Amino acid sequence: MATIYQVSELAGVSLATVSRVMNKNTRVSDKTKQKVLDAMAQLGYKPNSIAQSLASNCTNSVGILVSELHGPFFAQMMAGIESELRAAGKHVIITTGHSEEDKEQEGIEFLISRRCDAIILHVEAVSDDYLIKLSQGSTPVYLMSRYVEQLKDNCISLDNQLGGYLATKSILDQGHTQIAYIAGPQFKADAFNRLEGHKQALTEAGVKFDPTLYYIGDFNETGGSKGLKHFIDEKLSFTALVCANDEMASGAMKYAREHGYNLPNDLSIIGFDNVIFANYLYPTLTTIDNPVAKMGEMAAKLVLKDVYQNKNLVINRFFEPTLMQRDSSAPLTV
Amino acid sequence: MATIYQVSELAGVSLATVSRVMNKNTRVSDKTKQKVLDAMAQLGYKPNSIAQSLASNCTNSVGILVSELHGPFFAQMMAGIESELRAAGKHVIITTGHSEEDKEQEGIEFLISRRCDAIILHVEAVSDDYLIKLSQGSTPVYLMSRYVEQLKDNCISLDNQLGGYLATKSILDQGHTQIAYIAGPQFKADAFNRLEGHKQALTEAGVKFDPTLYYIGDFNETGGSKGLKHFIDEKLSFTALVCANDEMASGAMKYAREHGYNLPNDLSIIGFDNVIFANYLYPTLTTIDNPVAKMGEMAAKLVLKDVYQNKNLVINRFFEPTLMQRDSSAPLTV
DNA sequence: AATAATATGGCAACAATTTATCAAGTCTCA
DNA sequence: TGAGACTTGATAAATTGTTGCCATATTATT
Repeated sequence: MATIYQVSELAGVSLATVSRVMNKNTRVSDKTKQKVLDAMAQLGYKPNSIAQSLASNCTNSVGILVSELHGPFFAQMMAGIESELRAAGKHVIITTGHSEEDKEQEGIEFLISRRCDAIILHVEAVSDDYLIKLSQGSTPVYLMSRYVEQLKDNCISLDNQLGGYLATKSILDQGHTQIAYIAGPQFKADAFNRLEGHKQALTEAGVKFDPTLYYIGDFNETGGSKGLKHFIDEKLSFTALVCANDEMASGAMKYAREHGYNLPNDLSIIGFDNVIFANYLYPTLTTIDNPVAKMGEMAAKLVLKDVYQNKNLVINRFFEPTLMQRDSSAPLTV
Repeated sequence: MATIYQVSELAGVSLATVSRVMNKNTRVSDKTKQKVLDAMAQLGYKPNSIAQSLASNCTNSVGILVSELHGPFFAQMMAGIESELRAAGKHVIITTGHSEEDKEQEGIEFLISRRCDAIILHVEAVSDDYLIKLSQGSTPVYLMSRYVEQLKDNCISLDNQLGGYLATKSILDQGHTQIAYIAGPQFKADAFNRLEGHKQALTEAGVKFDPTLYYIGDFNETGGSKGLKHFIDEKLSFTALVCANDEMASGAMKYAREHGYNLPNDLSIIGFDNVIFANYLYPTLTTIDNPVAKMGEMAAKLVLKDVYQNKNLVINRFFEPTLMQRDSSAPLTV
């Protein structure tokens, strides 16, 4: 591959001039500039980004850590981040943490050792203290879907409690009062906050939270089917089921159908996230829209603004979920 | 951040010795080694991977180009690649091509300019000739789900024709003869080959391919619903619908249900890919399993073997799809 | 034409490592 | 005790850029 030396030689200019042409910070006459550009084209010169990184101490790469690479939720998030950064000539280095503390930490170390200019994390297992300490290091840290007071300027977060509230309120508004709830793992902040919102809506409506109609799932399909099975096996009485995410809702829907339930007449089900396939389930899944792709874009914009001095970007750190009323939930019929 | 100089100073050994400890190619006495390791630990030294890359001409990064970041298909593929590479201390740089020729080329250039040690491509719009020329460059190129004869050693491919054949055969075996087909964009090799398999199965069964029962979709949900709408609007008679992927099948299923079809009694539907949510649709989607995660792992292994001299890895370049019989297709009832 | 402004050259230092070489020192074992 | 093997030091060159400095050359302005 051609180097800057070969370009300078072919163009008959000095090394410094080639650099000036590339970095656009000093004036270069049009004539000279053209000579250099021609030489570059002729040699097929591409600056070696590794050498640039070493010399300029800027790798133009942003590390991303997500829980899993598969799964529609993270896919949308990454798509949002990547498209925004890519347009700015930055690239993403992606790794996974599997919601386990040691793997998340290992992934973070990995990204830092790669000298990413910033890292965007969707971490669940690692503690707030760890994150605060991490932020004191030299690599800027941004958090997705997690709010840490001390790092609030670097958090892009969703009002999960509001989402949980909206979900349950929509069910209450349809006349249901016997409401089962399948939560996500409670160490995950969003799962916890969604449950808080659920309780808030119940309280507001004067309905008591029934601990027997509460099950902690794993955020996967199986969590939903197991949860519903549990409620049915216990012969509990309920007319609606609120799930803390769409995967669990789809698992529950499948289990319900297989056990003779007519949805939504026999049971109203509501999910959370508005994952792509929610609209293709049968019945179409009522859910809470989680604007995760937009949040991903915003995280990228925040990095572009803070780290890459892209001044005039407007940042919004808080996103609100909205209800997507579809066919899996319906007014209570007596 | 600490450098190798500081480590050598603190450990009281020479620079060369520190390098020897890190690169394990020359013997170093245990005592000296320990001194160096202690110094590293004390300083929190992490080798600067950028400088390593420049000096060793190896970036330990593998570029991946997929069509889209969202979508369950690519998610599984990337998950397969990433987990395998990550375990070997390599990382992935991901970008997207959106199935458009110029964007795919731009993405490839981008990855190469980043000096990836290898690139794994899932490209659809770019020509075979381009890929052949690309392979003559200095960056090794690997292709996912695309077979190019001249690059066969670098292709990880699925027998899409067999898959198409299996899908249609399973429908024929259930007694259907009026079979509609929603294809994917025909410039995509896998879409083309699936159709070939479809025709092969028809021919074998003595059923004529009916061009009026043929629609080209876009591989998204809307392609499926539009395709089925087209067939219905044309008042065509058919008892089964074969779709070239699961997204289109799910779109078709939704459209069918909304128009009063009782699935699978009124219409058998089969998809392709066995995407995660296929099993959560209603009825559960009969489909062709596409072992894309395994193929991703294998692509990673191939890179590890070829590029990173990881000798004893067993490589399998060809994968076979299998039928997943579920509830969306059923024997023809007269 | 003199002065000022701009453009360019040439050089050197620097970024953090790898790799190679040679010499010198230390140890082992017969 | 001495030969040979092993270990380490010291140094240098290479990787491909960036950045800054100052001197010189070229062009523009008045």
